[in-house]
Amino acid sequence: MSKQRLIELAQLSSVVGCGAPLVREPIPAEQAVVLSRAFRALGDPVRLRLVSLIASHDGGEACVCDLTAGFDLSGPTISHHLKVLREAGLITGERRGTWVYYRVEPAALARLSTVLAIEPGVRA
Amino acid sequence: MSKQRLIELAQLSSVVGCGAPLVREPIPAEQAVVLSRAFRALGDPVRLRLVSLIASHDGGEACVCDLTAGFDLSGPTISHHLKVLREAGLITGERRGTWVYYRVEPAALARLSTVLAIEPGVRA
DNA sequence: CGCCTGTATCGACAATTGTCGAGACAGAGG
DNA sequence: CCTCTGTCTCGACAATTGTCGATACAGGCG
Repeated sequence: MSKQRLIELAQLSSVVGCGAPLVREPIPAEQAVVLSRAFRALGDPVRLRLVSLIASHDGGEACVCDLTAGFDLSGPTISHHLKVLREAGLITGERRGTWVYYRVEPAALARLSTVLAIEPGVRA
Repeated sequence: MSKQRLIELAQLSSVVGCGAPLVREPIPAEQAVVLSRAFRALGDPVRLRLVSLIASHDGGEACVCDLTAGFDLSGPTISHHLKVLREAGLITGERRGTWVYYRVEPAALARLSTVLAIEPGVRA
């Protein structure tokens, strides 16, 4: 668990409190930096599928061996993408014995979902 | 209105129908490509702020002259970011006289928000 | 202990991206 | 018509990113 990841996690969660949708008011520049890091992490087809595979897997977690099977990519490349997602605060990894298991950070996904939400009523 | 943008818009709206959250089931590869293009467009602090500025502006639209003021970037650079957002299907631009006005595509934002939603409950 | 398997890191490379200045285009107004 | 202003396109550049093979690390098992 890298220090960098802890920083990212703290940053993402620090703005969970003021979770105004971006259609409500202009996002402050610092929040834009933190949020855009998470969106950029999702801005790759492989990483988006990785998050989906992990989140939808039985028990809410998946080991790397389950993930690499679905892609025509080398192990180091999958590992690299998992690292990007980790440092963006979107997933966490834990080693149990031989395998490493990943799960999503529900709060992070929820935060991003809220930011993009279109509130009903005010706008059309 | 470029042909490329029409393609992107069609792609994004084509998957609006099957808007399952990514925690529900693994995202098919083709959907991941389309969705990740939109997330990558949001994966830059400048573009995230641009979307927020446009969406939260009075009347739901903003002209480029309103947008450039908030950034320490050249005109061409802002124009480039707006083009990226346009081609991702997130905003649309319309020229009225001297100025070009941009507005967000609510359906596109809503689609992305749904994909990231955690709770399996019904959304409005 | 030594080996074998599963992940991660490192170093390198091509491809993509963010930024700018110069210049082109569109429309308003002389 | 010409000019001025607002926006976009083009070409160039440095920085970042996605990918790989080689290698290192971690843990189970002979």
